[in-house]
Amino acid sequence: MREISKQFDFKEREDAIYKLWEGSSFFNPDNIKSTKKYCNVLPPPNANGELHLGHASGYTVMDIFGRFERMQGKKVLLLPGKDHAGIQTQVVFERKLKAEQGISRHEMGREKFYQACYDFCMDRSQYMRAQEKKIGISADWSREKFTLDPAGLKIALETFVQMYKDGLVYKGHRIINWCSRCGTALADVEVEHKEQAGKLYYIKYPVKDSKEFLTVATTRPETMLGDTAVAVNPKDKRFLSFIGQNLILPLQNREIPVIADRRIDMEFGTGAVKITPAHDPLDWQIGKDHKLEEISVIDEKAKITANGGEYEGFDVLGARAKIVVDLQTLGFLEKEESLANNVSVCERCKTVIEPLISNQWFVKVDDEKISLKKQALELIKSGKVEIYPENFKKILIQWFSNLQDWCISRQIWWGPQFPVWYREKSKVESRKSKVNGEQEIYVGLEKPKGDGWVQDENTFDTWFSSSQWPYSTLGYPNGKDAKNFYPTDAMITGRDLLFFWAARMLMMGSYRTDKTPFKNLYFTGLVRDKDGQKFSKSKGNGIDPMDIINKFGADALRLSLVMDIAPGQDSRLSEEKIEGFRNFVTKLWNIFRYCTQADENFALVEKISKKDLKTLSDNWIVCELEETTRNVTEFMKDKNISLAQDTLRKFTWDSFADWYVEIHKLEKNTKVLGYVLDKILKLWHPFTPFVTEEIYQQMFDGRKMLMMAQWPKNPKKCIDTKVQIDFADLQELIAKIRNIRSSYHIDPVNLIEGFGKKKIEKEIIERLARVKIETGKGVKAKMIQVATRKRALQLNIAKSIDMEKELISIDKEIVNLENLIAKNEGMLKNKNFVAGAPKEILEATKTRIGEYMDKLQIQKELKKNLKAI
RNA sequence: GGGCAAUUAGCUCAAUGGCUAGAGCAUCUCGAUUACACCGAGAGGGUUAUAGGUUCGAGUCCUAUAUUGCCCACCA
Repeated sequence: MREISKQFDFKEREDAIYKLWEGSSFFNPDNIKSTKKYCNVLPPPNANGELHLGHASGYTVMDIFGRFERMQGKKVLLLPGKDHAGIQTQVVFERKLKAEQGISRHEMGREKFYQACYDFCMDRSQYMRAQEKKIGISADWSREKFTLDPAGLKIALETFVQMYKDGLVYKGHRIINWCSRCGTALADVEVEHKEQAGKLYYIKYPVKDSKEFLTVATTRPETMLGDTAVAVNPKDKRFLSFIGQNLILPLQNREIPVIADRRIDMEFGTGAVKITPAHDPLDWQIGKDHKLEEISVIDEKAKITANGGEYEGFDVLGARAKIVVDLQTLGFLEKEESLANNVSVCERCKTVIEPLISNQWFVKVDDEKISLKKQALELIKSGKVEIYPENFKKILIQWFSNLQDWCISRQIWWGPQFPVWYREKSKVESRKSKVNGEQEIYVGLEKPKGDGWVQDENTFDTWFSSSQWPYSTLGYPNGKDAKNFYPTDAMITGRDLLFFWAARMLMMGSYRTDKTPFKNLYFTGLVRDKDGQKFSKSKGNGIDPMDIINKFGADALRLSLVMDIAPGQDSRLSEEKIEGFRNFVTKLWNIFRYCTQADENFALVEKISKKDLKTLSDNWIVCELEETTRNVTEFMKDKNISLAQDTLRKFTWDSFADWYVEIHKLEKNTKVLGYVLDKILKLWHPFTPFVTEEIYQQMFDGRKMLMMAQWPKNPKKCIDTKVQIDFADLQELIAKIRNIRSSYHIDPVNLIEGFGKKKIEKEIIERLARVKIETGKGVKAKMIQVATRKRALQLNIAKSIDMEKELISIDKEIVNLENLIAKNEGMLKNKNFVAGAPKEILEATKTRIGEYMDKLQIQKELKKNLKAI
């Protein structure tokens, strides 16, 4: 007999098992013979750090579905990759440069910086790849991609060129979000809003040729340097006489008009708003509509420009302080009020955003001819993409409906440059080139022929390329993978990337390929700590998934990340929880250990026939197995991992380990044991691939691989209700005896002698309830009766019975049953119920009443007998 | 300001409109039993946030309310 340790030695075995899978080459779908396919292009993590629990959680879900589909006999492609993650990587790498070499990127120079950043990403990718393997993900590493790989990048840039031709991208002088630290424009979605205690300043603007003032309220007095109007609501009676008059802008001594605009809130501040078109998004809109001048007074370093007169060179906060003092000195400051207001900050570095006017590239999301947002909405509304959880549909629909043009140009160095070239108009003219003001512009993948062309220095928003990930990785349109696997089957991503990524993949996929990029869109929630806090480095509450794997094993980690969890809902993770799942893995291991020790001929059994089922227990466990298989398969198809696992766990631990295995010690039907374990291993494999594969390897001495085994067939007609009811009756009897044992504190040495009726599973009851049964008849003194619908015993317990206690408990049960019967009979008396309820429910109700009646009868008899003693 | 969720046992969470609302952890009691003490047996613990409604039937659907969390937004 082989020696098997008491626990699965995951530390020793996980890497070896992974190598076995990898070496089998079945991660690569080309090596699987099948006509059915499943493809999940995995979301690329940012290649600038390490894996965190969020990644681990997503990967676990992806791998569970991937393995499930592979066991359905499909060619499964899980395509891994990494994202260059533009701004984030640049921020991380700049910090690293500063810390390690004490230099800035400017000191390094653009080209050198780019190369160093690239090397850094490659290094991190390698590290992260090793971590991904630790989690057990069955991805095809031979196809691994990086967003800057030339082939994929070419596809992404082609899309840009095509969009340019279609008029869906344009370069425009518009107000954008500017991060002065990163030195780049940002998309709206990359801006975070934080509530902050601020001040509202009331400033008096004198009316020209008058002694009157118009008071405006602002949180940013420094922007007044660029004011070109004051606006009031046309319905606001207080200001009717001011409209059309001119004001003298304090400090700048410029004349500015009072204009009327519906968008002004009469309730807020004084009802009069200073308009700074160059530094506020709404003001910019109003400025456009009223054809106001745009005066930039804040530059890209967040300093006051020459337009700011004597304040030139001050930073924003410095200028604000000085302006407030100056206004006060000159008597223009009416008052200050405290105010909680929203401050916009850079999503990546948390620097305050300066809205300013800049020349940037934009994606037109709602063009008349080709509306990207309408196309995406169509995918969602038509159900071409199924969304899990379903309510995220609503969120997406609402977001798309309000979507503004998307700024895609960044002034950072790390990322692909725009495929756009300019040259002075005076030089040679080309037919292909469009003339744009003083410059010629050429948009195309290659630098045009001729001299003097200079490439646009802008780099792409990282989401521009990653939003094309599902097809750029597959070599769209002509690549073999694109033809085989596109549209992909699944996209599984964190709900925090809903807008950044998921929404944009729908837009870009629909535009470029005319298809949905994926048929199913599944969101995971955030993993939080046991107190519900977000994991973060600054809080120091981070859990490294690798530490967990070392301590509890990858299977335990996987279970703890997906069990008891609903899609899109945040979840909490604690060590205690993981420990619980580690215990389950040990349980699974020990079931295997028992099997091999119980019978030296033990083997996993693929199929059995009815003849092999000898006893009630055999029939019952196979019945349960079939029901479990059917339910688990259905749950998996519904993408309900949590319920699938819950169902499986109940079957494995409660039904199989606690009942069937115990009974097997007596009945020894090893064939059934081998049959059920075989199925348990297969059903668990997607969730806990390591331990199940290890058991399978040991059972087959390496001749077969569980990863490639067939998922157990979903039986059509699988439930034998009679068997299930009968076994449940036996369980009930045993439970009742156990209950008595517990309440009378009967020592296990002091077995209860029971006098049983015939046809009772004597040995099973003796073993599981720890009683000694003598078949006989007659009720003796001190006897207590236990009975179920089908079985009855009299127990001759050593201690005297607490009559009162027994009677109370029986009476309680009688009342309970009577209530239930009354309730169910009430239902049957209700004409509406009889007319309205489906047949099965009606039948079930009737059956239930019968059961309750039987039980009631038993209780009444017990009571009678008890009193007779 | 708008939207989305959540609210179920001490804690973390399940539950297809239909069986006496279930698990795990924690608590209490018992147990060295020829797989597992990372185990087994038993027990206690619930007005499913509140108030209405729809329905033969509601934890589940609808409407309010409360609390919490998240997202979006141009309150200067």
